[in-house]
Amino acid sequence: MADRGLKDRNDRRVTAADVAKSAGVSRATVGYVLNNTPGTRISPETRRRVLDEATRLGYRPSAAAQALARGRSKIVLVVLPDWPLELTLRTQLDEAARVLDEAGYAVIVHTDHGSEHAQPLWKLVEPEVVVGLVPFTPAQVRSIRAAGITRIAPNPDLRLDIGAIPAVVAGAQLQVRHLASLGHRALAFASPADPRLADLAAVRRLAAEREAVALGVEVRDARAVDHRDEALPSVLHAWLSAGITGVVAFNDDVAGTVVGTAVRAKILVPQDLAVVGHDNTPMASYFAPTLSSVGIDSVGFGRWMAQQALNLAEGRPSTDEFPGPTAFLIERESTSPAR
Amino acid sequence: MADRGLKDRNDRRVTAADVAKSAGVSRATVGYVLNNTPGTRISPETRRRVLDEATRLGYRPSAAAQALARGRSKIVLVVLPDWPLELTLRTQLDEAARVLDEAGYAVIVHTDHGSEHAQPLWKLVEPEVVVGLVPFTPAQVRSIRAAGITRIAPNPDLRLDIGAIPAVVAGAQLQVRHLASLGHRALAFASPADPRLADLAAVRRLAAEREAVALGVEVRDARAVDHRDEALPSVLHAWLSAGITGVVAFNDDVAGTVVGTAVRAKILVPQDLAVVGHDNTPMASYFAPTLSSVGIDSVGFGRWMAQQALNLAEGRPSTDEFPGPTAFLIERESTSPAR
DNA sequence: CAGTTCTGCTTGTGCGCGCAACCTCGGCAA
DNA sequence: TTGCCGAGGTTGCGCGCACAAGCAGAACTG
Repeated sequence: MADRGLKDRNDRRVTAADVAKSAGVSRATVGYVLNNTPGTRISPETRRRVLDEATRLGYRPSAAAQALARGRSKIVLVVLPDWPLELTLRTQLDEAARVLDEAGYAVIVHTDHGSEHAQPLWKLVEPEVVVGLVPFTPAQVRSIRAAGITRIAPNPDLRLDIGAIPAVVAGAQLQVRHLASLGHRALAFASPADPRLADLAAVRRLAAEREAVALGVEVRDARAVDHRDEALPSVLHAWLSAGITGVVAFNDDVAGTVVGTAVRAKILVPQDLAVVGHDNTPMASYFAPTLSSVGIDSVGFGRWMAQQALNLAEGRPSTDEFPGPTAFLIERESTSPAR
Repeated sequence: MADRGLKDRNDRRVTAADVAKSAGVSRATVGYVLNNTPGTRISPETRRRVLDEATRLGYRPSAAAQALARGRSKIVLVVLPDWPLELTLRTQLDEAARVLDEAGYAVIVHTDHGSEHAQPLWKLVEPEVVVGLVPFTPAQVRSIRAAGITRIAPNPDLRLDIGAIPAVVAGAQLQVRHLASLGHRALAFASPADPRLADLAAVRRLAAEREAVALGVEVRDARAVDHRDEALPSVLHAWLSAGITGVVAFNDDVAGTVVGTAVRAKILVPQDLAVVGHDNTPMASYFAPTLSSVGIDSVGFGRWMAQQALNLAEGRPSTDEFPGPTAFLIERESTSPAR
């Protein structure tokens, strides 16, 4: 009757054996009942007795023992790059977690800060699948493989280039296309100051430059902009002098920095300088002027990611293809046709 | 010599027994060497042989088996409320993870979305400690306890009120104090539209109202502001008509929404309406006008959180007190003395 | 030289569970 | 009566490790 029932009088945990003894059956029967093991035949009456006894005693299976005996853990580890978490990413993760959760997998999200003192997480939790939001570095792949995990996404054998992932670069292409279609011929690319984003920014920048070449426009400058940088106004003026009329911003935060600085420096947006952001954050729609931006179907990507993980976990064949580009441009006040 | 060495020819994992056999010692010796078990005396020569053999075979201990045998897992589970992750929170987590990592604990961060299909994470990974960034609900406490975890922070027995946590409400108090000290007598409280933040916003609002009473000023209105809401401009005008001259915003995002809308509606900020944000995001300093905001010492809080978790994990006594308020107000363009 | 202590190991057991293989017993056809 | 079958279980082993207890031999002790 003890309401706790959580612990034996000896402070030992309640095991399946305890339940078995208490229900007058064998340990195996308890396992069969509790796991609904297919291919076993247990009479309804026994089944009920076991279940009753289990709840009465407050039985809870040991995750460690289960993992050990089963050799699997029903965990999917999602590894994040060390980026400041944007809403887009967060939305994507939430959706992925939801889908995997429904399939009975627990999702552990983990940011790899590189310098781990403790064990890498994949050693500690023995996940069935490790999913990277960005392709793993060879060192990471080695470490994960060394932990005995073979199910890794994206497939490391493809030696995938991050610049080939639509979700990563489609936005930048769209940004350039948008400005080009408005008649802007000379552009600048604005990166964030946060060094953690430098690599990603470089990839997007490259994609933007490639797209510019394809469209016959020019990216005349690319640099990191920091809202704390006193020299930022002169950078903007230098852009104008260089004939630059459009700015491709890494994200809305950067776009806001540029636009905010411009407004303060009496540079007209979009008349003098058109700026397009990325991620379509809420801020883009309340900033003054409102910011044109690229929206990403993060829910869709999250779902796709979860599907990849599930395929891997259950040993199904999975396409190595990425879903089609599902980025779209939202035009607002910060961009207009070039004069 | 097999460079893989990861798997036996039979595809079985390499166990401590394999290493033992290969090194010509017993299984226990291998364990003692690899764990540096105190109180055991192994000759340097044997030690080296074991280590060599272990690396040669690519031995990796099974986390599940270790957890099972040891009865502990060296994992700290941090449970997040279901909030959109702000930079502040993220900074706090990163710091906490860093500290715990250094102590040899792996940190798993987990967002509790409520409707879990899979097992709650605390059942799946059997962490030693579960830390909530916000006090757990009774239901959560029950669930965690039911999973056999006794080390929980914040201490659930205190039945702690979230409104009593300095980190949560100190900012709101500071905001009110700031506006009051500038001579604003009638204020409005602006909450975010995201329903996930409703509870937290309510707590902050209450704290603001209490502080207002204490300072002899009045919070005349409190409502959620949504940047997609067409009626927002008229809300602001209504505020002005009601004599409201200062706005306490839940966070910088909300502050930006208010300020952006005001600017668009030809309401002067800060002359007609002073607005103070919360979190001191980068945006606050590039918005036009720049936003006064409350900064939180998130690194300090993260460190404190980690310390609490460590105390709990290692069974040390831990103070139930919170660290003193370490919020500070950054004054920028969006606030000025009342006329 | 018997007795004691210390060193450097080894053997054995238990952690809690999953699952293959095996048992028992009643029903039923030959 | 024997033989077979299927329902409803049970016994036993293995997962990989930690750790208590034991044990041989060397090194001291008196």
